[in-house]
Amino acid sequence: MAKHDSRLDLLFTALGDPTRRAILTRLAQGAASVTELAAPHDMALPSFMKHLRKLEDAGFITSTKAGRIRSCALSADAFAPIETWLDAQRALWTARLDRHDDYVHKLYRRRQDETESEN
Amino acid sequence: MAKHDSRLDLLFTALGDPTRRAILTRLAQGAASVTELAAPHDMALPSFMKHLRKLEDAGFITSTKAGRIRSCALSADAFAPIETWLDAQRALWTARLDRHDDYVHKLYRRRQDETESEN
DNA sequence: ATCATGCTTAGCCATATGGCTAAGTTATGC
DNA sequence: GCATAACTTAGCCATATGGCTAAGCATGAT
Repeated sequence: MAKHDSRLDLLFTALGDPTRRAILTRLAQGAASVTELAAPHDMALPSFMKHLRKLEDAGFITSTKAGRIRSCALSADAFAPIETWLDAQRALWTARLDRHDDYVHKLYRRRQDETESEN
Repeated sequence: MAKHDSRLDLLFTALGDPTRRAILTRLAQGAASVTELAAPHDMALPSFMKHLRKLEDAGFITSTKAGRIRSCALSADAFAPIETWLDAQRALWTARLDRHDDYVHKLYRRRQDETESEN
């Protein structure tokens, strides 16, 4: 299906799951080990690890292994691409609204001119 | 799996597909009919309609049918919930960084005090 | 040396997703 | 009124996703 998964695809779909969003929220407050992260989630470890994997694939988190403990941390700026996309989207939208305002405004003025010329 | 799909789930997963993001980008510039929207996408209509359906389920777009033509438009504020989530996320993150700065700062001062008392 | 801890790998399962074709249905246009 | 345009419905297919168990493998504690 999605054959080469653009960055945005990975980012947005990673956010499209409550478990993964919860992980990010937790990590926003500081790094943690896999078992620490998993604790609040009623889920077998391997299932949980798949979520971590997706977050890491998306670039939201990084992890390093020290001894038998893997420590996960939010990667700074991971949200940048999606913020950028959202900004662009908003820009288009407001530009369009402005044009629309403009159009309405012109209509209004034309209407006024016509009304005036009637007098 | 996801049994009752929270709003954010719908919103983010809807954005996790290039076709759907393209549709939103197109719609940001103004309303359009289904066939107009579908034109740039090399895809059978029913497949394309599924994407529209997801966008509508998520609340990103609204559509109304006039005669045989269904017209789609971006719904204002559709992005609000995800902006809110992102803001909250950012808030946590920066709060944590601040605390960290604070910690480093205290460490630094303590170190200075110790150094001074050595003299 | 042995045992528990903390992952990790492998593999299974059900459902969801994203694509398709074929066959409706409902206006419009001629 | 008949064809065409613009969806719409139904159903099929392959792959992805999100969960599981069972077993493996290092590392740390005793």
